[in-house]
Amino acid sequence: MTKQPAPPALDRYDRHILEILQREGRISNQELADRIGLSPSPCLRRVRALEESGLIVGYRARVDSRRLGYSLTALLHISMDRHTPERFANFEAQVAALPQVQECLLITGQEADYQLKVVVRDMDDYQNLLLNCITRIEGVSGAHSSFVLRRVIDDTVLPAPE
Amino acid sequence: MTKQPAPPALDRYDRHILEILQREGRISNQELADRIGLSPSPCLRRVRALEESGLIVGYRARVDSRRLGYSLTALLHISMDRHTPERFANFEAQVAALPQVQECLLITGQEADYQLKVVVRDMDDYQNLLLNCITRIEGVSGAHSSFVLRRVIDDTVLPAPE
DNA sequence: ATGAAATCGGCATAAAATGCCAATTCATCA
DNA sequence: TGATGAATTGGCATTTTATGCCGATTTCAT
Repeated sequence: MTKQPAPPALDRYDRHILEILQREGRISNQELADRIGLSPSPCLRRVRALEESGLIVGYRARVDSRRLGYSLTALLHISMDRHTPERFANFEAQVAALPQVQECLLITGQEADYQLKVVVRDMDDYQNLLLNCITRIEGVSGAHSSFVLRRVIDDTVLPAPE
Repeated sequence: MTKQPAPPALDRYDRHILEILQREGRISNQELADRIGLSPSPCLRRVRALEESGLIVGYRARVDSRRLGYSLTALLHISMDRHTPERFANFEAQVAALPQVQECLLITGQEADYQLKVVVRDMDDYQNLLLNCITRIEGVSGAHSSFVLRRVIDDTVLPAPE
């Protein structure tokens, strides 16, 4: 675990940059500079600094999963039989190899140990994934499925504090 | 609900473009063209087509929420007292106004109706959000909290089928 | 095989990114 | 309050990239 140097302390320009780039990740530097009220040079310098500081982790194209043919999203709560590091590490490695698994969270407060978010074509795919892949992983003692009826809020912009 | 024209049918170039842009959303068109083995012109044409077809929804900078000061992520399962459209619409509107709510899913299969993913600074913030904002929304009859101990898999790349 | 439509690569032009430097701003301390 | 140094800005020249157009090639159905 490598902690990065120092908390950079963001001013209003940086916060504005972060806000805009979270919504429009491919905006040109010139347009971005116009929006925040700086000339292109310092604007680009700031963006680079945010990237190198690790505050901006990367950029992503967002694709419409339904239009790609994945019409079913499910949340899967997984319980493990024994809570040993080996069991957990193995489960995580197995699950990471499944492309349908979009997200895997180790959680507390639920009866489950993990919550997976999986995206599949249809219920047949889901059944197959669940029975032939997930529940066969060593240590998995229980699984409970929830299906996503609608994405009310998808993935909002994190406000930069202060 | 406006359905878009026709399923474009993706070839290997399109699939390759989608895969790369999901990982490196700000890659230059020239670099992208090199990677997929096309010249810049047709490569850019394809990217534009993917954008206009709606398959690529947009681009996002990903920020490190912890480094922004949000060290606590929680999953909140919400139950509603009565399942009327008005109740649901109102709840969704209220929740959409809370910047801490990163995601809101209408779900089935759980005892809850919604799952929220919220990102806050600390437990005090969480308590405040839960007691003063969420549970006060009309129609909310129950709430159950899970806390994210670790993000095992964050947000993987959707593979383009066929 | 043949024609039409789709797609490609190359090229000229426009736009954007990048690096450098003088000028300006900001903060601190005498 | 004024001066000094550090940080940051804006402008400019240069390099890189994006964009639009067109002829050449490929694809496909007939």
